[in-house]
Amino acid sequence: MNSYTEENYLKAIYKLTEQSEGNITTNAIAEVMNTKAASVTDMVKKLADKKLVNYAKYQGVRLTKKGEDIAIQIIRKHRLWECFLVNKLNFKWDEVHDIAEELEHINSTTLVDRLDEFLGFPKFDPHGDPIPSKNGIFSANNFYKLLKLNEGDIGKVAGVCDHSNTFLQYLEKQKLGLGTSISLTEKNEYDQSVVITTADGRAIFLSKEVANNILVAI
Amino acid sequence: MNSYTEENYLKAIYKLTEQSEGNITTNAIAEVMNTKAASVTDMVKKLADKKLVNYAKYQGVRLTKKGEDIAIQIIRKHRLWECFLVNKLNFKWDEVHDIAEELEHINSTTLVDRLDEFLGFPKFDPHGDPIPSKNGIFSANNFYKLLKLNEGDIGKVAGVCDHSNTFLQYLEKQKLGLGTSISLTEKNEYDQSVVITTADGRAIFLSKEVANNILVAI
DNA sequence: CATATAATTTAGACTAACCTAAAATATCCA
DNA sequence: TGGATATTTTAGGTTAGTCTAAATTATATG
Repeated sequence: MNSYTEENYLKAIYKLTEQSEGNITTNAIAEVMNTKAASVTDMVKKLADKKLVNYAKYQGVRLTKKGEDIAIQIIRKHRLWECFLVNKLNFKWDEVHDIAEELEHINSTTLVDRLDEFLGFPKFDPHGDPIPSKNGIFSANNFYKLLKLNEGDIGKVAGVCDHSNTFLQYLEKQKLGLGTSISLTEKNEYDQSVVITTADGRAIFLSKEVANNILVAI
Repeated sequence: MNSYTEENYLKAIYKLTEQSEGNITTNAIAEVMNTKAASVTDMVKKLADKKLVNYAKYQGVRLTKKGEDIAIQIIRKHRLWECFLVNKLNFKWDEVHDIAEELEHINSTTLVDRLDEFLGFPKFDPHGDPIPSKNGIFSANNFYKLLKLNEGDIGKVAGVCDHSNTFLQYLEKQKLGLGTSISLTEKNEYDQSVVITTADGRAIFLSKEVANNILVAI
């Protein structure tokens, strides 16, 4: 059994691994965990003792298979609970992260599997992130950054890259929720801003920054 | 904000208060918390500093209004989660306690209230225990111990006094779940055992110990 | 009512997870 | 390639919650 804190470190290391090549540095972990590098060193040693990470002094860490499996199961729980909160309890997509952060540590395989079934085995969470299956497999998707699409392309909003509340609330205000059908009507070379049109005919201007954080299924 | 551990102490003290008169002793708390008396003394001092209990050395403790309110909210969460697990995720009534013990510490008033609504504002949990409302009010019930009923009385199984898995599983085996209609057909003076008859005509023999732990709504 | 026993508290120590400051190592660049 | 700088680790300390053993207070009984 791993502590709440150990689980959070594993999850953090997993997410850093997704974003960068090579070993994960102590400072990078300290940053996302909101602690100091010295604390990370302590914890990393403990995780190494438990064979959850490979660690050599000054070389950073990498999750072992065992550590990765645990991290994936935590992500599975987090995303399933987010589905529950949004689909069953009518939370908005910008309200669920902190609660799911707590719920993800509830310890019962049966609970997770029953929840999965209750929700109809969803493949993606309310932000479009894939939900790993019971045995840790992520569904493939065909999502592309809105910024990379060409004029005339059509699709549906399928996910976000930035999960911050301010970004999610901005999309909400523009009525760009998951599943919204859009077409790319205009690309501005100069600042890379775009204009999209929704199914109900609204034209929406989006900056490069925004377009880069919206994923579209085409 | 109170820690997970502080919440468990408050809940333990609340439950002991339900069962006994006067102040709650250090040893009694140590027993239900599975710790030593010395640890309880430390925690009780902390809770007293936070004005959650009244405490005087060697005199035991009593919850303040503030402490009691927190305890009741934890019980509310515990029982609502038990309803969720049984009614929505098809857990059996003997499988939910440990999971609810974790879920009860999830910190979000909105979550609890939305869950309450999602479940249809249940008044009793899967063991027949009353669920306090948002403002801490418990529903009254008209439940009587099966042992105290008279021959010919009819009613429905509405709750249990013993919440142990062995007891719940025993009732399960006898197909005496919550809501089962029964009539008391025979009382044996000698050993206080009883015979009840279910709606579908099964006669079930129950010892004094069992009859004393079954609550019936008449 | 005095003393034996039981309950409670204090004292001092442990672990997990964190911290700061200092030491050790790695990296970068002139 | 040799400093300068940045990163990481070590050393030593803190807090929450626990423990054991000893000291204190309450209670019970002859």
